[in-house]
This record gives sequence, structure tokens and C-alpha cells, in this order.
Amino acid sequence: MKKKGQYIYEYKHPAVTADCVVFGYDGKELKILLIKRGPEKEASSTAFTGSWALPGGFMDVDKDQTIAHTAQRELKEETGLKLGIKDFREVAAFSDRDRDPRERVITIAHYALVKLAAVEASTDAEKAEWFSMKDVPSLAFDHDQILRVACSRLRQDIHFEPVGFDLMPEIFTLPQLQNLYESILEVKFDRRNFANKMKHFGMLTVVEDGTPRHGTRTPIKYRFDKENYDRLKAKGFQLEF
Amino acid sequence: MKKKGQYIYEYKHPAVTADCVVFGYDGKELKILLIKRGPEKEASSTAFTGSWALPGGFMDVDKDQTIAHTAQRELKEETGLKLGIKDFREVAAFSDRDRDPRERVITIAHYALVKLAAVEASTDAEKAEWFSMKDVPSLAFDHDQILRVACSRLRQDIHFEPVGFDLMPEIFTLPQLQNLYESILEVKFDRRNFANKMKHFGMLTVVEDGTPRHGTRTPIKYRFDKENYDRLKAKGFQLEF
DNA sequence: TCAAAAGTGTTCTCCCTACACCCATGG
DNA sequence: CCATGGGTGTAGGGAGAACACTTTTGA
Repeated sequence: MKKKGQYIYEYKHPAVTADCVVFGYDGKELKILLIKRGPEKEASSTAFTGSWALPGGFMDVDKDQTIAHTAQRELKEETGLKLGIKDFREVAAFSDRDRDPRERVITIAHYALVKLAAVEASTDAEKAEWFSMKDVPSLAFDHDQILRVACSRLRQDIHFEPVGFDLMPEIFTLPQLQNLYESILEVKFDRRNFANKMKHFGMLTVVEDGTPRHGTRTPIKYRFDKENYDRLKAKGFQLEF
Repeated sequence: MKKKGQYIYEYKHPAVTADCVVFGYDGKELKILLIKRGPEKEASSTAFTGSWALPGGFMDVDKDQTIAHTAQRELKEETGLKLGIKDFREVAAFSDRDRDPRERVITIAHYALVKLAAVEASTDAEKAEWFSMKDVPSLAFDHDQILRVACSRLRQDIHFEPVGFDLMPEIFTLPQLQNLYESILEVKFDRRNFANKMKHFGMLTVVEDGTPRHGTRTPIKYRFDKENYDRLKAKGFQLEF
């Protein structure tokens, strides 16, 4: 138990938190990871108890090398998910004076893209739950707004980075990839045009061309070609939709 | 004079600042606004005295409604420039543990675009100076890095927003506009293609078609059509280069 | 008078778009 | 057996890129 009143400053300092919007894709729907704010988890949880919220928490000034490390640490603590530091992309700072009723808190929102199938097991089901984007509940604090901004940020980024790489399972089908893009951008594409566009990037490798060559109902399986993916990412990427 | 040690927190809080990268364009070169860190301006200026830095300063937890208001206020205090709150666009948070030798400080960097001709007079020449992007000196703290990120952010944004509107003087010529885009993106364009592209957006209005119709060395003057500009901005903008 | 700057229009190519048919599987 | 889902190719249009010549002014 820490003593109170240990830290003294000449000027008022705001508290700083990092919040995480973790997107996952199960091959059908885009989902995000939320936590239930417990009534007594920690001293800071005395607001919005019982409501759903984005995982996140206060920066540890001594331990966290950057605010992304805060995001990483808090996500692990609150949901069990351990992601690499480079998986976190900054969305924006949220600093409205009244966004937290307890004290002045500014948060740096981050988002991360994960292969849902690979990590679903490691999320602590006691505290955290995956929600389809279509039925996200109302969230604590200004987390609704943060989520909206994170989504629009993802929609931007998708034009410049082959985002699918991070969200898709190792092995996937073209309809799944198309469905992901459609879920994120909230539009519909023509099957053939989408397939052509993707194939022209040369990022896709056929995994298992199981006999039935074409005109079958079971889709062809692909994996990403990591080399070409890295080349594309380095030299920039332009995706028109 | 404030008393020291007034503010006590249960946990360590980082200090939070806002820094500003203010871009201006004089029709020839892209410039940014820097301040000289004085030896005794304020308590916080005891590091990097004498070096050039981005304008910015500590968040006032009581006064600043958002971190953008911090940027606005500090820019005014340090350079004399009074911009609207919506002129500030967030770049990113910089939070490396050792970015400030004095205490843990995280900064939210912003950028702003101004009509240099219109504001040059109101910048306080005692403290602030406009530097061509080509001869920016080495900056205090991690401001070199912040500037680099701000530039790449501007390069991104230019594809989606008709950025020229904010940077160009009221009256301008096509070569000036082209030069601006070339300065920001660090590329060269074909005169005719650039002109066609811009004209197709319908944002340009001829101001003064002074007799010599074509084949003259004095360029045609334009102004932006604010209505069409707003329409374009609202419905999104796609600029391929 | 010569070099540098600015205005203009056309062609070609490529990519995006729209669109129809066949096959296989599962209910 | 029929509905659903998935795979494939082509033709047309629009927009970007490449390209040369003329005029004026300032050195």
C-alpha cells in the first residue's frame, strides 16, 4: 500500500493514461476488446463502475519508457493480451477538461490489430470480452468518441498500409479478406475487381490449391508473402477504393 | 510568485506540454516558426538555453480546455501569433523517458498552417523567427524529431485536404501553388498536368485576367473559391500525386 | 538577343469499373 | 434440385503522364 501525498509539484500536473482500441477479426466480423469496469479493482476505478470501457490505465512515470509502453502494460494487466510495442499505433490525445470526473486526465489513445484466432485464448475472459463492432455497448468516459476516432483512423491507414496482414489469420481466403475491408470501410466491393487488385500487389501466395481448380464452392486458401509485404510497406502503398 | 510544492498527488504525474510546428509559405519557400530559448524567461527554460526550439509550453490544468488550447495559448505568449483553435492539428505524442532532462515531460505536438504574408507582421521578432525549411538549425530537446514527424504528417494530409487554402496568400499564381506542393512533397510536377488537375477541382477563380491572355511571363492570378472548397472538404478529397 | 518563365492541348496508356456465366457444395 | 457461394475474363471509359511550342520579360 502506497502512502498518499508522496509526490509534490510546483504546478498542477494532469494525470496521463493510455487507452487501447484492440481490433480483431475472426474471418466474419470486425471486433474490439472491452473490459468491464469492476467496482473495486483499483483506486482509479471508482467511476463508471459496471460499465464497459476500453482497456487502459495510468502511465507509470518510472516504469513506462513511452506512452506506448503504458498501453502495452495496461492491456496485459487488464485483459491478459501481450502485444509487441510496435503493434500499438497512436490515434490521438483526448484532453477535454471534463472527460474524467475525478481529476484532470488526458489520455493518449492507441489502436492495435490482432489475429483474433491466435489471441482469443489468451484473453482473460473474466475481465475482457470481444464485441462485434455492430453491437458495441455504450462505453465509459469519452470512450465512445475515442472508438469512433480510432475507427476513422483505421479507415485512413488502410489506404497506405496493407493492414490485412495483421488482422487476418495465417491462412485465409479472398472472401475473408474482402469481408475485412468491407467491414472496416463499410462498403461493398465487386468480387472480381477486389481479387484482381489484391493479386496485382503480389502479396498473396496460394497455400493449398486442393485439386478443384475453379468454379468450386470452397474458397482457395492464401497466405501473405512476407517479403513482398515488407517491400510494399517500405516503399509506400497506395490503395484506391 | 507562486508558492512551491502546492500540488500533491498520490502517484507520480508527468508534466504535459504542447508544442507547435507552424508552417508558413511566402510564395517561394516553405518556412517554420522557431523561438530562441532565453536564459531566464521562465522557470522551465533552464535547459537548452540559447538554442532554437519549437514554440510550446506546459499545459495549464485550470485554464486550458484541451491540449490544443495549450498550444494556442503558448504560441501566442511566445511568438505573438494568435491562431484559432481549429487551426491546430494534432501530430502525435512524444513521451520518451529522457526527452527532457529536468523531469518526465510528455508533449503533444501540433501543426498549423498560416498565410505567412498575413501574419509575418504580428510575430514578435524579438523572440521568434521564420526559418526556411532548408536551413532549420538543430533544435532543442527532441524537437528535430517532432519536426520530421510533423512534416510527414503534413505530407499525408495534403492528399486528403486542400491544404493550399490555408497556406497560400489570398491572391496567388499557379506556379506558386505548384511550388508549394513541390516544397511539401519534395518532388517536381509537370506544369500542365498540375494546372489541369487543380482546375478540375473547380476551386480556383481567376482574379485579374490582365490583358495578356497567354504566352506571357507574368502569371495569371487566382483566388480560392471558398464555397467549392468547403464542399470538397466536406465530401472528402482524393489527390493523387 | 538570349535565357528563363508561363500559358496552352493532345495522345497514349493504364487502371478502375461494370458486368455474366459456370461449377460445386450443402440443405 | 435448387439456392448459395466462389472462381474467372473482358470491354469501355476516365484520368494521369508524357510531351513541344509560343510569348514575354529581364538580364
